[in-house]
Amino acid sequence: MRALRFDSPKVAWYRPVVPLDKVYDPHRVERRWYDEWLQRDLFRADPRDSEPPASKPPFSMVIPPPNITGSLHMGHALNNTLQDVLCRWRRMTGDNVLWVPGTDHAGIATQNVVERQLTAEGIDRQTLGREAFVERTWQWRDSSGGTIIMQLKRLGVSCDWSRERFTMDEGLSRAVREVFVRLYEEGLIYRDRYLINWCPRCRTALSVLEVEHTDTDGKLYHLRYPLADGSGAVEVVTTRPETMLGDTAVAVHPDDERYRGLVGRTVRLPAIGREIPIIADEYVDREFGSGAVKITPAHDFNDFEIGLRHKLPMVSVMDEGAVMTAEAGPYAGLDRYVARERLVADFERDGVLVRTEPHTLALGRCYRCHTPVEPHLSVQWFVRIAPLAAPAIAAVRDGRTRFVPTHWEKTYFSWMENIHDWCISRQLWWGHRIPAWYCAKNGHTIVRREDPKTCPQCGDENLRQDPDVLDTWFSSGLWPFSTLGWPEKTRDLETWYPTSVLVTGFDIIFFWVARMMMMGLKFMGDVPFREVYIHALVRDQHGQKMSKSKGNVVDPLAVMDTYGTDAFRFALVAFAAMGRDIKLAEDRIEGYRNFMNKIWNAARFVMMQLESGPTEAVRPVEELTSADYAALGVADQWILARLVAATAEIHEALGQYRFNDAASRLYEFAWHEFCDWYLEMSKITLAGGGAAAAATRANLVRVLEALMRLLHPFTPFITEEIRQALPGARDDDSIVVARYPRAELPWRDGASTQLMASVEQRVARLIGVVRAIRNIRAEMNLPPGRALDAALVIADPEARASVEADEAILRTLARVSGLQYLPAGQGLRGAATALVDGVQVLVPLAGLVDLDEEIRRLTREIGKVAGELSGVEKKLGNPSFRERAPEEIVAEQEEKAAGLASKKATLERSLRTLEEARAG
RNA sequence: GGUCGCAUAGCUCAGCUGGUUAGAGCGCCUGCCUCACAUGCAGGAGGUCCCUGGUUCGAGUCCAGGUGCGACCA
Repeated sequence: MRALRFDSPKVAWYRPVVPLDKVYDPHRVERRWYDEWLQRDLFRADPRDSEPPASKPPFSMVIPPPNITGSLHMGHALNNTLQDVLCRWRRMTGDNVLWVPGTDHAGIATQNVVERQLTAEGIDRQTLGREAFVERTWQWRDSSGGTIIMQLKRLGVSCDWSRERFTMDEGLSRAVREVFVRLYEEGLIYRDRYLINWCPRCRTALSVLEVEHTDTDGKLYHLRYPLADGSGAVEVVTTRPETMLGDTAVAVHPDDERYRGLVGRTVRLPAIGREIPIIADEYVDREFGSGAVKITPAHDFNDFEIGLRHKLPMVSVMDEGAVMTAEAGPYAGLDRYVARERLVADFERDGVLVRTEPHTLALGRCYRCHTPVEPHLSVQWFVRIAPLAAPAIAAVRDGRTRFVPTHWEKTYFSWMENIHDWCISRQLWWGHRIPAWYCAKNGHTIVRREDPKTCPQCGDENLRQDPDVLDTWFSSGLWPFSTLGWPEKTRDLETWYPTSVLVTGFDIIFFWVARMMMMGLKFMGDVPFREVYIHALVRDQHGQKMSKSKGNVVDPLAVMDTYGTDAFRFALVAFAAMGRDIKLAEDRIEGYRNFMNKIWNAARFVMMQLESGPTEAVRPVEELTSADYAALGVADQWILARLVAATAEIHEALGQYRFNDAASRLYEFAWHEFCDWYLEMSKITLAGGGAAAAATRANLVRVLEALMRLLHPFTPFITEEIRQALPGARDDDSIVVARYPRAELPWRDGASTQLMASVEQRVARLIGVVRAIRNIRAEMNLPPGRALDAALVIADPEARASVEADEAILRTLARVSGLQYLPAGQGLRGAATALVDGVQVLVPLAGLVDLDEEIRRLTREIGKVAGELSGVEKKLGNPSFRERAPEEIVAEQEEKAAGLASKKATLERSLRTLEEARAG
């Protein structure tokens, strides 16, 4: 097959040679086109040589930054495909699109990775030292931290890579410091000794959010604490017996009759003999256990509150590695779980343990390493969150930021309204170092934008910087404006803040979305995004969350290898119904692989036609005139009308984030309307040759080209490949920056709109008749190769005229040779009958098949019609329906009833004819 | 324990503000290698829309209760 020639070969812009193989090979084109797009800088927002950005409406998004330790998983793939669809669509509709990519430094996760490497080399982090460790982590980031970015590129995302950011790069670090200092100066950041969640493995504080609670089987231990005066004992229950070493009180409910006399007395702690008071507090649940609870303020959050209320001492019995401290007396030096075993054994021996019972508890674990966390008393930095949360709640309440689907706003509110101060210090080395210094002499705290040399209060030079770093989410919270250059007043910020939409999963609404809202409002004075589109989570085919430990992870890269990126992307979009989980079904991805192949072959077909004769100059669909449209053949007119309809629906769907609707409309149009009907109809005109064929050849190209643009946001690679191969393609014209088809075409005046409507009706009727004949052929087991004779009865003259005009199409697609038109009311002896759209189709069966077959088929058909008719009649027979239903609904039903009745009558007449024929 | 979500064909799922006898893909059945495509073409079968009650002229769709599953929070 000869390749088509194109002009301007001077630019080395990959030129596809179509038609090619019968089977589309995605790998042949994907990587190459991505490189071409990058070389052309097509994703760059506001490129150097463009018109001023003010002339185009801004559209911006920031990518949810993946961890540098991560590799692409299904969640990323879905998230970024949806963002890319939006970006490519908006870019093609003419917006000034900015999509900011980047990664976050993932403090704990990254430090863990590097520490594991060091351990493997036999190096200890402490011996290496902080500076060398951080240096080493940067090295790791430079060599391995870009993996996920490469993988995103493989997905085809159209981010502006010239603006790629990293949470630890210089600009973003400056933003972090600025925010910290300003919040500190306003009293919104403070440092205090407090009970926080602690991961003994990562040896760092965690925020409330970074603790995952999982139901775990445990035991409830009933312990007997003797009264100090020896007059009896109090029974308490606990799930963590080792914490009893830090008990500083026993609490009962003030109204609990059982313990009334005991409040104010003391018990003696078993094992260590400390005397602690019995106090009364309303927090105690009388129903739970014995109604008396041990209070361990340094190891339990509720107890901590009680401890503060009652000014109890706080005794820490575990250190940073969850090893028992000197306070634990004889148990000092033991791991927390070893200590538990020992204590329980000792209690059993000493009669302290009354009994144990099985108990399910929500055990908190570190979200990074899944080690059970331990509440730990320590000095940490906190953000006073309530003053920040209030405006963030208000902004969603009054619609300045809108969640899609709306019901996620409830989730957002419920968290924001019960928010706790945010512990932001982490005992790590990898991250933004807290900009606070302590003066060694007088203990002053200095919080500064620039590293101080001396203490401004006492002039002392001996300053020590706080060793901790900030929570990674602290920097992620600034992402929508720090990436645009804040705290500088940049043109990017001015142009693109607030961003248009944030696309993300619901699992990080608290972690990230809420914090960006608070920070954006605080520091930019406006919301960070106008809309938040929350998409579903990708699960496996059984609805289970994918996780490495379950081994049910499907690797998106493997999927792309098998089916191609375009098919994978299309599948993700088609799955992306709002507010639902996505169960990944592989056979559907295969189905969309087939779809890509279908499109490929449609393109091959179009290209092949171009070799069979001259083609008119191909003007894109936008450049037709009303008169051009009127001059086209019926099939050409029809497919353009369908194109316009599909285009309108796709815009509508994308505008409402109904991605799956857009995808299925595209699928329907491309496969069933364009391929199944239009291409088949076009073959007839093409075979006729002459000017009509030339016009159709041009229209084939025209519609295919528009279809490529419609599809491009979803399947960027194949659409570029095909469109580049079409006649009229120019080297400097990438589909990436082509205009997206619009339903409001310049040539759509009154005349063409009316013509479109009538053509749609006309072809719908024609298709109905073809289908009816095919149905009869299949049901009667008539050989598909043999042409049939058929007769049509069409009462309406206009309908008859249109069918006659399109007779050639009908004959070819239905394989009909002899065709006659009979006057109304006249039947044929021994013919199969179907009724469609006012057309009675008769296929003489005499000599072809057993008439009984058709009698059975017809009887079935009559049964169906009768059933439907009786339903409608029942409705119409109901007086209150006529009274209360809107007029147009009643009229509709009446019309329907009439239609069904006449259909039924006609079919019954045919049946009688058949029966007579059979009788002889 | 609290909050939210889900239940539709054998499977995976659509079905927006209530109004044709509920749709798609895959699978299944029948027939076709028809000159773009067998990753295809044509045709077909298949559903008590979880249960009960209510609102309504009319409910897969709205409301209440129940059952089952899931998620989040405590």
